[in-house]
Amino acid sequence: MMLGELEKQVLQYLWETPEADAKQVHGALTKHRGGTLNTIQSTLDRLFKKELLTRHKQGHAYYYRAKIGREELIAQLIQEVTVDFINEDEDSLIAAFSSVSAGLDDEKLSQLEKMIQQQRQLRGQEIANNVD
Amino acid sequence: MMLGELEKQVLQYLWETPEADAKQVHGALTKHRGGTLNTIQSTLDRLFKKELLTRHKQGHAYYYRAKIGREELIAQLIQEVTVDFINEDEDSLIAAFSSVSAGLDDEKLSQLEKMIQQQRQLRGQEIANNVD
DNA sequence: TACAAAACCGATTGCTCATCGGTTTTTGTG
DNA sequence: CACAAAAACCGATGAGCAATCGGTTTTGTA
Repeated sequence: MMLGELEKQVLQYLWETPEADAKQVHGALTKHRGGTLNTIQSTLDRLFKKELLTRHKQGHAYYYRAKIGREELIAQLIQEVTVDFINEDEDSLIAAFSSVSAGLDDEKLSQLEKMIQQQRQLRGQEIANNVD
Repeated sequence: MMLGELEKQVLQYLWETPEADAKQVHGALTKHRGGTLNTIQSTLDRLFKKELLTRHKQGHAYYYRAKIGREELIAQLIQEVTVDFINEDEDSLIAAFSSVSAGLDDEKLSQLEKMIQQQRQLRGQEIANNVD
């Protein structure tokens, strides 16, 4: 999933705004960067074809919505970018997390721990004390 | 850091093999896929220019080494692919980890926890019990 | 129905990866 | 030293994708 700069910005906008048409997106993004409405339309269409947005026609215009959330997309991108370097042992994923976490401060580490606990609860049961 | 298919394969090879010249890499990779020695040379050179490999001349040939490890690279790629979606609050990185970890089994979660503990020790001191 | 707004389509530009051919440089050896 | 072989080096090509724009068709509504 290759995402261009404009595509990312449009995506960001549609995470803040539940629904919007091309004109609205154009109005919001053109503040910081040039570009015509057509460009935004193409970008929305590309995003739609990539299944990152849904859309429905209301009157004459398409109204777009983000199909997947920010975290979901990030997770997907991480998977894609790492999958080629991982065979069957996911340990390098763990190690990769480790490397990334080296850039996190202590609070973030704690959050990470909490998150893991939650993960466990969400699906888990009997692993309470077999951590060898 | 955009990495092509061949580049990834060459990188993988150089993680298994400490050092190799173009001919060696070519010999190893051409088993599964065509391509001339020239292509491998270009690829090695591109990888070198991307600072993913080091090289030194020995006799007439360059000998290449991976400059960064697999995990390091994965971490870097993750950073790159996520940075555009993260403002100053890294919480979405945490959330992204959460999403990814949803695909991990309990052992992996435990490993993740251990890894965090180690991270803490590696740099840490006074966070023993200030977790709010 | 006529008009205005939007969708749609095609072309262009710019970038990167993979690949190859041809030229220059290096090197080992007779 | 001269020469042949091997490798590096350079440039070109083709493919794929993002961004952008112009022009044409479709469509909703007054």
